[in-house]
Amino acid sequence: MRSDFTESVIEIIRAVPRGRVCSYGGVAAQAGNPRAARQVVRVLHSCSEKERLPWWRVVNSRGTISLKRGYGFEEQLDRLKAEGIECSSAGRIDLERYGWERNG
DNA sequence: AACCTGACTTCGG
DNA sequence: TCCGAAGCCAGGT
Repeated sequence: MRSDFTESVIEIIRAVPRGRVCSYGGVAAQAGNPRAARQVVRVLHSCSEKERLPWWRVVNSRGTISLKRGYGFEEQLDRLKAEGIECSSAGRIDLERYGWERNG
């Protein structure tokens, strides 16, 4: 059985609209524990495929892709661009514009 | 139970 | 704005 926190994380990531992004910390905060950003990472590692989560819509607090080149960076960049999100070749995104929050 | 690790975050310099 | 250090969480060894 998964913890409530994990369940919430999965639910929240699924709620991120197409064409929008959210930070690991943001997801953690909405799930009830703003300090558990790293736990969000763990959830992605263990359930992103099984739960079919839009993992590419999760970036770090600076609005950049955390994955390394050759290790998912390109795929995430492509998926984001495919949704109409503008990102620099370095993987930077304007959170003011694409960042998602429940009430925004 | 201690120790290590990771797709993190914040703070200072 | 970029980099390093320290803080934080929980699952795996």
